[in-house]
Amino acid sequence: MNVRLMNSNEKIAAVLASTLKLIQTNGFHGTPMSKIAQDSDVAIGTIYHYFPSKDDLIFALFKHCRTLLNDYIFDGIKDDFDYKDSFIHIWRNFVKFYLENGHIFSFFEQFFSSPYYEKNKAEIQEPVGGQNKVVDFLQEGIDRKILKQVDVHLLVASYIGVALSTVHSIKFKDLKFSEQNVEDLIGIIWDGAINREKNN
Amino acid sequence: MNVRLMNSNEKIAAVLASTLKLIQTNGFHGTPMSKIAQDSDVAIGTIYHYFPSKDDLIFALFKHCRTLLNDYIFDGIKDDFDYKDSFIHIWRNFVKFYLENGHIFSFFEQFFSSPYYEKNKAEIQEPVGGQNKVVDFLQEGIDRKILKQVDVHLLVASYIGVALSTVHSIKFKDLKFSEQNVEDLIGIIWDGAINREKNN
DNA sequence: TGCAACCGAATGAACGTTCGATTGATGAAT
DNA sequence: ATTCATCAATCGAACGTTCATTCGGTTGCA
Repeated sequence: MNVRLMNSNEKIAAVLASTLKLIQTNGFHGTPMSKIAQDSDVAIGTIYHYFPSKDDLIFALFKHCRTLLNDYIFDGIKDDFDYKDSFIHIWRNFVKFYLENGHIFSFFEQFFSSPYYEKNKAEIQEPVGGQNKVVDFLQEGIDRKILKQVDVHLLVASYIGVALSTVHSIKFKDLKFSEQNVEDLIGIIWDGAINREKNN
Repeated sequence: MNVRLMNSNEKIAAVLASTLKLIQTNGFHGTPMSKIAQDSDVAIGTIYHYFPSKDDLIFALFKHCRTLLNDYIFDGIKDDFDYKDSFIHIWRNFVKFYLENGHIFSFFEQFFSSPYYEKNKAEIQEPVGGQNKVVDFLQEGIDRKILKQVDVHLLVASYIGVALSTVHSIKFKDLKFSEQNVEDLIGIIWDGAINREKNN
């Protein structure tokens, strides 16, 4: 796919937007190319002009959404934030992003649990991806002895796992979204993550 | 579906087993009835004799797997366990179950992120399901002031979210499965969950 | 004039489901 | 003891639909 065209062309944007929208409601395989064409007002032939196959379209959509997420979660980190402030800010952004972009959350949930993801894992894991920025951030906390002295991937799993599970619960009505609840959750993951030898 | 027949008939068991197996590799929609019939050595017509549709088959498989999970995670809880022991034991069982039954984990991930789940949510949420046993167990910890005084669903989201995220990471090789890592993870979620006013 | 962008009817494969036929076990009737 | 009727269990070819993809053609810019 030609990235320049994808960005400059409204048709491509419309196709991606429609695909995202339709997948939330109808799922991966309940979203035929014909409906994408119809919803986006772009002819099937034109879609195939830009995306060699439906898989390529899904893949491009994934990369597009991942970029949005990565740009979002590290946004607004001030230089004068101490580590804990950043820890909280990033986590909050993470949850906020998914709540504000429910269609992306749905898409990611489906994408990551599909065998499609498993097949393309190698290509998906970027050397400088957003997930890795989270890894780097948490590793910094470990190195500075602020966080527990454990394998960073355990902290990543906890940090992200709680966020995803929270969004899922909110989406499916187990959980009410309120400022109090978000603060309580942050209390839970912060207390879990910090190095209790060094902090209160 | 007739439960008595499902349990007594080897064909039904074979169909469910094949479906589970094929879904892990090929996914929900990459598993046609024809392949299930072929793999399980049961004729398509016979499958439709027991399951009115493919959706019903998937649904029955879901209920079957959920029963297996629920039976597993609360197994081995001794009466002389104190609350923390039980908290850890159940969490450990949760992770162990999914690691030992990777095909069920795959199936659940796909099932819960599919629009299919969203459609049937009402029917899926049992009054006395296993997820609710976890809710009850964590609520007990709140009532006894052992856990944080927060909405129980926040603790459920954390408890389960970390477990799922952990299994996912192990499955996709970010994380090595070792006793040390499991102990560190338990440290993280326990520290996160406990009421720090009352505990050390 | 050339070439990329664009179009959508047509194609062929794959899928969920149906249905008419066959088997075999059960038990009532003779 | 034998026959027969019944019906659930079994089977898989066939049906109709849906879908991803193709392709021959048109448009419009450079």
